[in-house]
Amino acid sequence: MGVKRSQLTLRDVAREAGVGESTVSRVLRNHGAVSAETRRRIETAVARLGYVPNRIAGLLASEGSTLVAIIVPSLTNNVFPNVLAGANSALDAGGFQSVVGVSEYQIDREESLIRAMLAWRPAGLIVTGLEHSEGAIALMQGSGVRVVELMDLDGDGLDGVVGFSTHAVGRTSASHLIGRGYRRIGYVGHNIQRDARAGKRLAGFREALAEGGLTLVDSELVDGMSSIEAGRDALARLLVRSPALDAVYFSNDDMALGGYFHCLGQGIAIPDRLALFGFNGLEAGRCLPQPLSTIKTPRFLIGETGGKLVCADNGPSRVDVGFELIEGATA
Amino acid sequence: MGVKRSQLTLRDVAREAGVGESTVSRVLRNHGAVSAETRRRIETAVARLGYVPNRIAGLLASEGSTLVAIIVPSLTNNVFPNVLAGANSALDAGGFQSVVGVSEYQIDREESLIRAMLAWRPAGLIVTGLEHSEGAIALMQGSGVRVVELMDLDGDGLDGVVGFSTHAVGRTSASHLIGRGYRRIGYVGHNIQRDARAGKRLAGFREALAEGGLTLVDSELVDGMSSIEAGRDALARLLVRSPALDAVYFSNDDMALGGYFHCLGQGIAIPDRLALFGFNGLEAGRCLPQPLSTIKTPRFLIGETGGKLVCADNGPSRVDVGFELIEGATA
DNA sequence: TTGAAAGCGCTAACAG
DNA sequence: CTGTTAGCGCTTTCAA
Repeated sequence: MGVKRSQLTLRDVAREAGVGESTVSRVLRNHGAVSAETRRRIETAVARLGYVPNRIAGLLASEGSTLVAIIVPSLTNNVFPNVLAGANSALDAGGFQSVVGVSEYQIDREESLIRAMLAWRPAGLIVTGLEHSEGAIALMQGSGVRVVELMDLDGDGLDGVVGFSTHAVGRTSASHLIGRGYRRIGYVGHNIQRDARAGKRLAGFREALAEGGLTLVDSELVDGMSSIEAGRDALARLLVRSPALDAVYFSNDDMALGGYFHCLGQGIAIPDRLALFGFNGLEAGRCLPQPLSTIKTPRFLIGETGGKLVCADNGPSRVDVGFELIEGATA
Repeated sequence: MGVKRSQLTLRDVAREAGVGESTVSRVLRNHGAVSAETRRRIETAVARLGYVPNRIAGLLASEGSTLVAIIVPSLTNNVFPNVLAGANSALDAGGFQSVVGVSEYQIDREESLIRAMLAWRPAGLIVTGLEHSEGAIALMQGSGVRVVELMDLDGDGLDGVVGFSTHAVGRTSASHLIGRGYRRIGYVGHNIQRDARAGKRLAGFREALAEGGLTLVDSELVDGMSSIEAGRDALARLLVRSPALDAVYFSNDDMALGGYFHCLGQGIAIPDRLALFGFNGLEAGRCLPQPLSTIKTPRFLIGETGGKLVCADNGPSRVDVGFELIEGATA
């Protein structure tokens, strides 16, 4: 199915301007010498006809794609939109266009998205994280296109990698809480089977806790993906079970925001009675009456750097953009 | 590793399987009769070679696009991601693929996005709102593709339109506040030059206020687009100027959330000292200790219906999906 | 500076 | 059921 319509082609423009097709192509791509007079005639014809070039045909003929495929796991908070904005800015500058796919944190959906995107013969592929299905890895390696993996530095990349150490984020978070004197620490998180980076953060967190002679007192995991509501309800359940906790580490700011709202509603004093710590440094957390203590990630920069890497195309590279501890007022 | 191999083509698969190209094409598209044995051989060859079909070539040859271009103004809250999710769900079901562009609420950027998307010869075009530049309208009308405009019903559409009356949203919001006894009402909003629908809501709001014998006591407008921070700071400024306000209407939930946080930080009792009213019905507002009073919009449904309209392709249509008043606890 | 012609990889008749 | 053969609309030599 689809449209079946006769549309204007280069030939129509050429006829209208009384020149050959290749000449029209030259002025359209602004490439190759064309006399001022001829160019003017062609531009007039293009405008009069309202001709829009057919990129499909153009790409097929030139074998040189200006498409870059980007696959992100989600769009439900600002994290990946920020990354996309960064990537777009770099890609635009390099003359590339992006096509984005959303995997919903499903690894098999990622694979089928990669397959679908590769069918567009993109110049490059930007994916999220280092964990992929075997099939996806085979596809990416076999495709011959430049691949850039974003967000995580803990592991081996296929080609380009831009991010920060997810493990270190967890460690830094734990150290902060320990340094502040919290000892009875709990965790509220979402599905770490699907979100591998959340799992890595937790592992780093536990590791630093252990080095401080502590262990996680209790934790509450929700089945689905992170959300404010999930964080709120999960914290409520956790506190019923373990009312003596003095701090809770959340899998991200959405979850932490929910926890914050729970405390607000229940009159639980933050951070004296309970401290909260998140991850990402989103706007909402920053705007709370007590700014959320969290780790801020340079999301735009990650996308932008990834986009540049795809454009540059000079060998494998690994860029650590780091992250920043936001002290906030909740921990 | 990293060596760019020449891309496989149908011909390679055909040779490998010992059949003709068109037969391979038939099994790949699952269209036309092919013997089980031949199909098996071809599938084996495809798998062994790791062949990924070239959609560029496929589209050019079949002259029937399965692409649908979607242009949204923003991705910074959940509104448009929700719409996109709905659209994707309908488009997937209809065998279409979406390509999305973000206009950042800039009307000229929308036009250039439309031009760029049209170059992909999509089967349909889904845009946001009824306000477009003249150039954009000419492009869309001249393209011959099905166009669906989402979110707003107040005005004339080019072809398909799915949404609700933005004007009515404003009226309903005002009626609610009046009905609750609020009389000294202010407004906090973002740039309505760029966000035409926010302007229409405000117009409806003012209209209903006037019918109730009231006028807006004061209003605070920020230059840029809506954000939590902008809402927080703008409410602060508004209250300095007009401390006697008893209710504030916000241009959307993001702004209202900021206002809520401001009140929380300043110890301003909600709704007794000051009532707050938003627009959209986002998750964050729902999860506050006092759920935000707002208008909930059926965003997924709008996207989904728009997607179906593009697939169906049967004449202009106009679908009113309505909206819902959420009483909440802030007004 | 310009035009003619040969593809790009695939689909879609049309034969066989 | 399967192969052959034209294109799809553009880019890109190669001559002129």
